[in-house]
Amino acid sequence: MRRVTIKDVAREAGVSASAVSRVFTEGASASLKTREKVMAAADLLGYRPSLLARGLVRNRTNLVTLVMGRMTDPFDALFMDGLAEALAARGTRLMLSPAAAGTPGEEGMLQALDYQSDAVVVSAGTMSLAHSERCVRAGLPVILAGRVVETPGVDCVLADNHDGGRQAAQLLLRTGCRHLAFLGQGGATFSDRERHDGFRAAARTADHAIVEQSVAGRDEAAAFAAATALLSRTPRPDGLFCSNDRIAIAALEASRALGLGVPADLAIIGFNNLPE
Amino acid sequence: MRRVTIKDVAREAGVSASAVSRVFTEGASASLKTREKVMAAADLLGYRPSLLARGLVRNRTNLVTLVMGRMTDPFDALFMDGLAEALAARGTRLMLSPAAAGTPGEEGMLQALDYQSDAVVVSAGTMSLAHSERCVRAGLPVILAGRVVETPGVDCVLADNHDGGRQAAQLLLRTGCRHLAFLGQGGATFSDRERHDGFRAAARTADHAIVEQSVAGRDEAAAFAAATALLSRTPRPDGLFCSNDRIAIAALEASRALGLGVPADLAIIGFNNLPE
DNA sequence: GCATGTTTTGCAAACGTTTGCGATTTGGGA
DNA sequence: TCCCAAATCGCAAACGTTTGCAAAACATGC
Repeated sequence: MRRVTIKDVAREAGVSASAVSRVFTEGASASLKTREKVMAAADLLGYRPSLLARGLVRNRTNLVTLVMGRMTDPFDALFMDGLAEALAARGTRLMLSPAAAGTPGEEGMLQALDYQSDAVVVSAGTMSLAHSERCVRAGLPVILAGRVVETPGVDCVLADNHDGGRQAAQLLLRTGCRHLAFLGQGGATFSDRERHDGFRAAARTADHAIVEQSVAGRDEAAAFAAATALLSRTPRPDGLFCSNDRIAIAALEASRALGLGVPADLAIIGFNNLPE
Repeated sequence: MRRVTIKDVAREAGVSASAVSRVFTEGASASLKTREKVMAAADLLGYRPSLLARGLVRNRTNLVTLVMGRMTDPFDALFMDGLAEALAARGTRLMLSPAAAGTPGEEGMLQALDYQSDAVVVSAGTMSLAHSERCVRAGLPVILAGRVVETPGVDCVLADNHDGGRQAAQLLLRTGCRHLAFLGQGGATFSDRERHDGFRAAARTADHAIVEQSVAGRDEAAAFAAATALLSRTPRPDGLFCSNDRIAIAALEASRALGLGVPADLAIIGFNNLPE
């Protein structure tokens, strides 16, 4: 019932604890003979090194903290999944720090410090970065996903949203659309603004006016309503760019409800490439 | 740059390290005076206790490991999200151990041991539990989500799938459906089998024959194809129970594609209550 | 003021590792 | 056989906490 420690293995194998440790840390020198003895003893006893103790002395835990908002968008799940799997392949585990509904959630970054995480990645699009400075001061790398920020020491990783918007506009125009439209979140997130800007800029260059509509609220119903309103205008848009795939799906539903054929009457593009 | 430790706070406050520790562990005795001094010093220095060190000596880490498959179903994301948030409210963090595509993934449970997790919950529906016994022997609680298993020492938490299936059948019959149908995963998961059984049993009791069809593969396209096949039979089913909401959504699409009105021509029930 | 009982406090030993350093072994050559 | 360098090994001190134990401080009632 007591945890089997490095000393147990050492005793069983007839070597010192250091020897066992060295066998289990790659790149350390240990003779073939002790390596075998230690391995045999470890297997017999079912030894696994305590990553807590190791982390304490090495000051490296192989832990990464993900600060995230509620996972309402499937894209977030996809992102988290990919991150967790990529880290796991490197032998690192992902720890979740949900920015709960009511709470500020900025605390999450500090909790990363508590566990001596090797890094913290923030994917909560709207969260304040009040404590990021303190983290970088403590030597904890901070990575911001899907947003750009000027704070020195924090890295940002994101899609080229502006160019994505541009490409969407060009593709729609090339397809022969005459009335472009944009359906977004009203600038609620950084990505939304960028995608909108890129789309609008490209349309303007082509000397093409676009109509716009924003989704109020975050659920499918709101998106459906906004799409319905947008598609009921005259002249009716025939090329629609949605700021993310959830909105695009709702727009698809709305166009079906209005009796519009896709792509016959209307072309729709969404940003995310979700499996759905 | 060096981490600020309990000793730094002790020196600053003019007390011993134990005193600081006791101030930070609730339920320990510390006089008001030292409590104030310690708090002041801690704030000044920006001290946060190392949860690694604490976990090492207390043998309790406030960590829970979640062993999960790839999060293809939004229900999994919902589950994980709820779990993470509920734990966070208790001051416990969730660690992810993804059972990656190729690998066996049963390793995940052992990794929970490496980090001295307080518990491990397994949500990967299909994974082998080869190492569960070893975990319970080590005193690590194992919780299985969405599946029942006979192994002593592992707890299971799941919905009443059988009764859910029964209720679905009864509701469809009460609504006036004449030809019930079931669309599931061919018994691929425990939940699928149970829901199917419950549905079939209730239908049989009502002296009602049902037709069935299974989804091959896990993506939306497969579900769409299976639903299309099912709805093309004669006589055409007018009451459809889908083993989960993703399949139900695909069935909804398929019925639209076939020109069937829902609920005019056909009633559809899914199991999950996803926001979608 | 004293005796007594209750808090509060500091010391030191844990918890399970890693790692620098000096000592010991090993493996070849001459 | 002997010598030297290189590889391996064990000791002990760290890493940052908690906690049993005994001493010290404090409160209480006479």
